[in-house]
Amino acid sequence: MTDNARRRSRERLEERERGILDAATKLFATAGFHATSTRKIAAAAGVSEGTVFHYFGSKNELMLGILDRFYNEVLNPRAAEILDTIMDTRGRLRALAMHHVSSLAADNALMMRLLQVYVGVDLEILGQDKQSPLRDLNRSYVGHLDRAVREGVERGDLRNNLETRPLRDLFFGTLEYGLRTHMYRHGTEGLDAYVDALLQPLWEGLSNSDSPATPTELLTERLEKACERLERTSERWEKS
Amino acid sequence: MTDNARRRSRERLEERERGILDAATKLFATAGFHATSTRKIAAAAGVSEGTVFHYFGSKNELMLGILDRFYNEVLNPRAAEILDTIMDTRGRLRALAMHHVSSLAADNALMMRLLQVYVGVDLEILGQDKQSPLRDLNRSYVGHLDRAVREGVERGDLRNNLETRPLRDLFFGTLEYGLRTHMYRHGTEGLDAYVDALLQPLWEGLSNSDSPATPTELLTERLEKACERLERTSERWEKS
Amino acid sequence: MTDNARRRSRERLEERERGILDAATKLFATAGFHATSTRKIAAAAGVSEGTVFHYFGSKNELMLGILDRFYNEVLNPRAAEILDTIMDTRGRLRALAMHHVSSLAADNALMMRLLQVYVGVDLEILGQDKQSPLRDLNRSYVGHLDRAVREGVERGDLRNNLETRPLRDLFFGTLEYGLRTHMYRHGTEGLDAYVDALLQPLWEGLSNSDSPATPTELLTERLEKACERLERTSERWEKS
Amino acid sequence: MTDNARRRSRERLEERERGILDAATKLFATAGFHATSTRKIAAAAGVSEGTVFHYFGSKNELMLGILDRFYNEVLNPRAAEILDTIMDTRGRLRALAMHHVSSLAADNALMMRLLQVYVGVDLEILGQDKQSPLRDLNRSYVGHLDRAVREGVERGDLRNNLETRPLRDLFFGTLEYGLRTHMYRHGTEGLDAYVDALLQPLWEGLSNSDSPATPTELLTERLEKACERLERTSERWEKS
DNA sequence: GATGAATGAGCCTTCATTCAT
DNA sequence: GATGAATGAAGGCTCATTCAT
Repeated sequence: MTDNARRRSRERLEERERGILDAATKLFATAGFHATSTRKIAAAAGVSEGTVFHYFGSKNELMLGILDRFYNEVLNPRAAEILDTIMDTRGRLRALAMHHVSSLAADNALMMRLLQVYVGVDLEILGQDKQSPLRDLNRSYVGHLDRAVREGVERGDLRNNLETRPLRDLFFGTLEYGLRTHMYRHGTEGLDAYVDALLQPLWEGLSNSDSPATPTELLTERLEKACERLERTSERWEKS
Repeated sequence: MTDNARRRSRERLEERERGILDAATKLFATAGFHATSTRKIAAAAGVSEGTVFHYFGSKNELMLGILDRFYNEVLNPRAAEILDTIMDTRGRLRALAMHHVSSLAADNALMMRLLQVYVGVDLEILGQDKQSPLRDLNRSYVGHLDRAVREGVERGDLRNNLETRPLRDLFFGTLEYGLRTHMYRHGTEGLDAYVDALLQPLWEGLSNSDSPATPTELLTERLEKACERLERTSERWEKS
Repeated sequence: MTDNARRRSRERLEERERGILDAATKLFATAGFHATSTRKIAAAAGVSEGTVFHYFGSKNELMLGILDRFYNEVLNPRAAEILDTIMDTRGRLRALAMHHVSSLAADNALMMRLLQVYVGVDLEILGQDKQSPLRDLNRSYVGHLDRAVREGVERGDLRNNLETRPLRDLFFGTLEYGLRTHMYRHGTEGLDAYVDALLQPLWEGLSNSDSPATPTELLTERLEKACERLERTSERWEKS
Repeated sequence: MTDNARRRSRERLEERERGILDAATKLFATAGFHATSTRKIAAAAGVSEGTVFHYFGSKNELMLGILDRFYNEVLNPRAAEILDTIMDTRGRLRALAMHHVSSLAADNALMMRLLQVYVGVDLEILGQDKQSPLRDLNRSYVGHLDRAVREGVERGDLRNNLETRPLRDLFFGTLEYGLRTHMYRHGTEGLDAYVDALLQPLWEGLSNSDSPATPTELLTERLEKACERLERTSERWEKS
């Protein structure tokens, strides 16, 4: 077998694997995990049922494969990129949020259900004590938020009494719940604006009002000083 | 049939219905909806399989029955009571949060999964016409939060730029996500304290900063007074 | 439900169970356990596949059901009867052998394979350490041979140095192996005569040669009589 | 290709074939024919699945290959050797029995199951035309016993009324059944002694009691003669 | 009203076998 | 010759639901 042939062969394999993952993702997202039979997945991917099991030993592993790809190819890379290119804490959180929501909303607009349902239910039961590969993936992804927060606190952008865990829940809980309710009503229409509406009060709760960084703060400072001068002036005047 | 007999008969029916609901709730909560067969439910309830279908028509309706009871007998009554007895906005939110979380956590500590999974997945598909009775139940329950917020704004406890919908997501999204992650790690242990940890930053983001607690507020006050004096002075000068 | 109806109902159930067992027995015997699908069994029994599993939780238990019935309704009762009505040891062994062989040979002439294969293979693996119900059945059945031998020894019909276990192997091993080879060649034709041909040398090896049937026995008789005469003669002489 | 290269190539092929046979034998013996997939065999042999089929065409033929090798390399050669080196009939039977039993018991101590199951079940069905190569192998192997018996009869060691076929069943049936029951209880422990315990009564049933070999016989003869003399004497006396 | 036997479609998975490389 | 990806039929089994009793 020539190198060329081998490469082509490998490409075909990967293409097939991708095809199965795509089909399964779409079907799981559309109809749910339990309502999607392996037969349907095979048919949708244009392969035989046996092939599905050839690539992913079981329906469960197929699901894990989907999530794995999702984390490794979508969630994590962009999250890392965001932290590398944006330094402003507020901007970082906003970008992370947008990324998270839009990623979940892609893929038939319901990829998110996957996580909710599958992770929430089946894995939590089946892999209760063992450290499933999913936990690692999730941990690394969540780490990006943790880092943004940590650095935000260091810079004085965020309050310094924020605990990591509640913060994650605040952030992801709000976003995913909000994504669900919004999409239930309007689909992806106006999703970005809605995320901003969610982030606004969140930011208020997290940001450090002592920080001079924001325009309001700077303005306040100037006002403060101006005020002091005014007060002194007016006092002098009154006395005179 | 005497009235007595009729009453006793009705009571027996209701007792049976309750028994089935109890069994199903526990099983669904423990093993999940799909992993619980109607046979198991019947066995756990001490009735025949046919009887389950006599009372609930289908497994789906049985699930709806569970949720219906949950809203009507657990969630809603206590929420209403909270609003009736607590007037303080902060206290109200806290009580609603505690109530929500502990209700979900009860029933084998996993009733919550029910909602997440079933509502999130199957009903959203089956009842896509958006007319499911569940929507009404949910709307009425969410209404309690809405009311607490509305009145909080009216009293000046909360910012007046808060929109209803994002706020719901902020509140319930954070709580349910937090409940899930917390219970995954520690079960119900320390759940109350954790809810407080979640609420703290949330409150910061929602409450009205007119309160004299924050520096900005104090400054504003001073500015306001300075302004008044300046205005008075300038008026005097103009007159002179 | 009247008593009559209940009885009729029970009868129908038992008839169905019997029907499934019959169909499965015939198919297993004809094609072997692994080559017979539960679908085929259901079809042959005229019921749905689900019904088969309704009665016998699994294919394995169905097999156990067959064997159980075989032991309880065929093998054991007649074996007990044989020991109750025949006292002669040789006759007992012959009757037990005939009964064993013809029972195995009935039921599509291959019921025996069932035991060989299924017991020999699957149960020995699956139920290796647990005392399967099958072991009890088999023990009770084998007990009949044990009793015939024990009593045969007590009466002096059999050698008194016979151990139980090797004897069982000698008896059942020979019969089943012989049954198999004979049926492979001639079917059930001349089976009885063949069993006799098997028993003949077996009996030689087991029976007590003191018995008057054998030359030694005859000799002994003669010796005894001769002795008596000698004794009488010698007595006479002593008196004279 | 040089002769050397060709030879080496052939050796490699044979080594491969042997490897597959070894792996399959062990797996079949351990887990049974049906529970062993060709995939497992290939993996255990360190070759690809396709290769297995290259060498053996089908799983069935692979099994035949195992049995063929077993007869040709294990059973037959040693049986022939036994008859060539041992002349004493009793010793021959004992050696053949030991050889048979220990051969079956080798190979993970369960090779025997192979025969029982596979031969008993599937081949009898698949090769119903009675032309399977297995029959020839088996016939030639059984021939060794036949020869030992024939010559035993000629020498007067065995009764002369023994038929060939029942005798085979007596011999192999007892041994295999006994092997199975013994191994079920004690594994290979004490197997030799048990075979002796099986052979003892068997021998009694087969050996020629006319043979002057045993003490009892000798004594009986003397007694017989003594008896005759006594009888004659006593008769004479009575007449006188 | 209550029962539970009966259903049969459908599920996930396995497997011997084929064939292009 | 050797590979192993691909196949698809078949397997045992489950389950919500129906209906005669």
